[in-house]
Amino acid sequence: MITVQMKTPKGMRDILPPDGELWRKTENILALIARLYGYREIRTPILEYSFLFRKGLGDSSDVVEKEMYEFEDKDGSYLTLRPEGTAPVVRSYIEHGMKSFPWVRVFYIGPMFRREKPQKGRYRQFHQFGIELFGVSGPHGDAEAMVMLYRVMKMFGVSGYMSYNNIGCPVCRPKYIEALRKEIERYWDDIPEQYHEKINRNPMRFFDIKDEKVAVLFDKMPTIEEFLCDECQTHKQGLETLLAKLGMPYEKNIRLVRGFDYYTRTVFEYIGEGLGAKSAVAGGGRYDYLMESYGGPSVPGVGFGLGIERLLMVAKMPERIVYEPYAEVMVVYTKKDFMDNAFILAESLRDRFIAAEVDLRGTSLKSQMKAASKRGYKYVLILGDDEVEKGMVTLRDMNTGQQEMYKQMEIADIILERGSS
RNA sequence: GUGAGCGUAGCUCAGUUGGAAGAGCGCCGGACUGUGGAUCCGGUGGUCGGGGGUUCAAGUCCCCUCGCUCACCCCA
Repeated sequence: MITVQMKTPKGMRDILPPDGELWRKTENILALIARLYGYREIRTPILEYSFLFRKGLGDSSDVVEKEMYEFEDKDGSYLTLRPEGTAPVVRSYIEHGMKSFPWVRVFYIGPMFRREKPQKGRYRQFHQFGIELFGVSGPHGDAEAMVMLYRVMKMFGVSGYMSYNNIGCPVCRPKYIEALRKEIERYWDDIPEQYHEKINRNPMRFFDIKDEKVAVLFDKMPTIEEFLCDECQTHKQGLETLLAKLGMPYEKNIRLVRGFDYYTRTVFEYIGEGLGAKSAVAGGGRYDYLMESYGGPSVPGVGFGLGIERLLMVAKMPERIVYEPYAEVMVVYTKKDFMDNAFILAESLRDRFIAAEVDLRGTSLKSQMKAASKRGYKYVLILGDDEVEKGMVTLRDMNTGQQEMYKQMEIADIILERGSS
């Protein structure tokens, strides 16, 4: 006879009052920040066909290897409780033909499941907030994800730092992996056997091993930087100059790798203080080939996921907060050179809780106006030669068609005045 | 689980007695070299759910199968 225990399963827990309210508040703030960047909410099922994660996350990931809650359904199909949020969103993008949108910005909040050994800040059912941006191949997309994550950390008063790396692409990474594999082999006997299989599956996971015996070898290894192809180099440079322009602090970590195979080029993590060694609050990166690896269209993506349990461990809840943006605008540019200006102006508006979306594809003004109209923006801010030269910006009312130039420094106040009336 | 109906482009659908896969909307571009919605023009987009069969020829007929919707059953 089985004794029914009045107890949550291992690694799972109840959220009791008053924490329930704390969670709701936290989720609302996260949703607000996402909306400040023009991200809209998506909800996908908690169960997906196992194929989705096996194919997407890759065989070398520990998650797929040994942590998935997977079972055979009564009809013989295999289902998995989602261990992460990106693959389901990509599945949804393909299934619903979202390629017909010029770009897609979505965020999600919900439970994820991994059958790990529970520890502090590590549960079998945990909760993630995440964002995905599809359709932007340039470094501005990466910058947006990183800047948004940084804003979340500022908003919640989390001290820590952004760790960042570029891990190359299918063109250049294989060459690096070969060189790395060769070098690792020279020290093969010094590496405890328990790690051998992991390294064989994906040599880059070597840097993920948290073991003194292995860590001392890190410095002897070649770095990905020397192997990056021209395209990855350009992308990396573009991102780094943009982050510098934005004044966003980060620490380059040439050994940062992530647990999923789908990442290309940019990867990043936010390491929070007080979470113990190498415990990231959030992490993400670019995944330009995940979509087509599923047989979908060739659409680039970038995003991050954030552990809410971990966030709550290190967060100081903001006292006063709004849950809706005060206004929503789209910032457009007359030529690609001004995309940085638009990006930076939008960032400053978000400080004032004005949602500001930017078309990061670098397309024509006409195309951006069309997108703004389609998305229902009441106000569009235009940056062109005249405006940039004078430090001004044109405010266009999309309903009346009237437009006027204002100082960039004053534009937030003007939008707030207009928006509230 | 039982029964019925429906599966054709991203969406809504048309497709005649079996005879060259279409329309509207959307998306991209142009007319309009810094301006959306209107109009016109061009372009993109399809394993006709999948497999098998009949036939010179199948989106169309037959068989199997998968999926979706609705009703019933059950249920938050």
